[in-house]
Amino acid sequence: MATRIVEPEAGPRSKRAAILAAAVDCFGETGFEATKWSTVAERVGIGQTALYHYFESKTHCLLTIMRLELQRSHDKFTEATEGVEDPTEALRAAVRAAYDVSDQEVLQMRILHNHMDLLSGTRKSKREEAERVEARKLVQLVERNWTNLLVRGMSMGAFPLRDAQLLGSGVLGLIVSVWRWYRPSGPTPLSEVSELIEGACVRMVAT
Amino acid sequence: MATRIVEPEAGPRSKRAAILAAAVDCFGETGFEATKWSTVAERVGIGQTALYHYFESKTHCLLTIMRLELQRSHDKFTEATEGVEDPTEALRAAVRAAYDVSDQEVLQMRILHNHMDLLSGTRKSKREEAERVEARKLVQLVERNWTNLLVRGMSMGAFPLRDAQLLGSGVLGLIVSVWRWYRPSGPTPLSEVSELIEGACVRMVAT
DNA sequence: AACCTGAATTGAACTGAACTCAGGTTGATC
DNA sequence: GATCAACCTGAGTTCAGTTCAATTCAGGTT
Repeated sequence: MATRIVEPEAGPRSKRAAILAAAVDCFGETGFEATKWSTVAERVGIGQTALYHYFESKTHCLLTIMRLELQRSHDKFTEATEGVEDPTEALRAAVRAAYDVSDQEVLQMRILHNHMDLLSGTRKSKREEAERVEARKLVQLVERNWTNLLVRGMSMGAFPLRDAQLLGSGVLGLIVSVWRWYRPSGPTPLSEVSELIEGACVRMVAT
Repeated sequence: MATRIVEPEAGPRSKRAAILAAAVDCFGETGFEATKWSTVAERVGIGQTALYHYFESKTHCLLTIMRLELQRSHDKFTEATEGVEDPTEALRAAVRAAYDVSDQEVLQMRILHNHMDLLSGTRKSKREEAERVEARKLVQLVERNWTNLLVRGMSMGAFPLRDAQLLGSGVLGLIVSVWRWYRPSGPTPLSEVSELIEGACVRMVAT
């Protein structure tokens, strides 16, 4: 049912990965609107028009980055929580997993959450729309992950009963709000953020 | 010290307010990038170029909307909390105030938080940069409002001691994360959201 | 009433970045 | 070493945002 998009298998001299990496850097540092599509081409070392061999548009590239990051987040959540039966421990593990990211992934998170609104409206071109739909599915999956975690905790009596959906999006909102301001070069280390948010989440859902 | 920008005093036939209102509708519903500047002009009933009599650019208009919304938020916070000496009650009042908004203000919130990243980098044109700087100042003011509330609660023994700045941006992040998904036409009434988040915030900062 | 001023407006032209097109190059494979 | 798809390019198109010179309009002055 989770129809994962087939990644175009990379021909040996494909620059797709290099383009994605360069785009993540540019979009993450400078912002999507502010970075010229041609700058990404330059950084990869190809002409601007070559980009269109790999991506239908600048936006198609952005949506691809977003989908990949969502896939990663979802996988990480699953990996971190599976087999942890105590709900509170599962919640803690999920939060820690959310902040166990590389600098590159921080950028991807920033890009993702700065352009969530793109996922609302339908896109005109085929491949853009495919990525958008897939990304939306993943968003819902991630939301369900968190909601289910809370539902399980509530039914097991570990968390008091509340609107799990609403509380879930609250927890998720709290966690991702960090990507708005966090900078690897900033004064606050991510480990500190992780600890504080972990505690906050636990208190939020507990008594 | 808080150098509030002097609103250009409205000549009797100024369309500035009408443009702002139309822009909030368009930017809020369709998204800033997706709405054509000329559409805003149409909705107001003037030619596109007339817009430039009031705003230096499409972005200048956006930044103005953002600043106005920040000013409103700040005022509302102050009004809701001043004179409330019990920290928990002040926190509750602040959260309730944050969600005591009209449908128009929901749109403005959405616009504001979808384009926070604009406030990071400097702008080229004068008036855009003026709005940006002012908006940034207001963001810091709002953050300080929440941090101070927590600091006061901690020093009074109402909240356990924690990194107030980090926790403050957490609380704020949780509160504004709602504007990402909330729709007045949606299934969840804002009052319900307000209650759940109010409780969550209190638990987050308390024991 | 004739005149003046500045705010408000406009149509036509400009700009620049995203994108298209019609072909050319490369290199893995047979 | 011929083939063919993957890969790439320069020249040109498009289109939304923007500029500009010129015009209208409303309210006040003489």
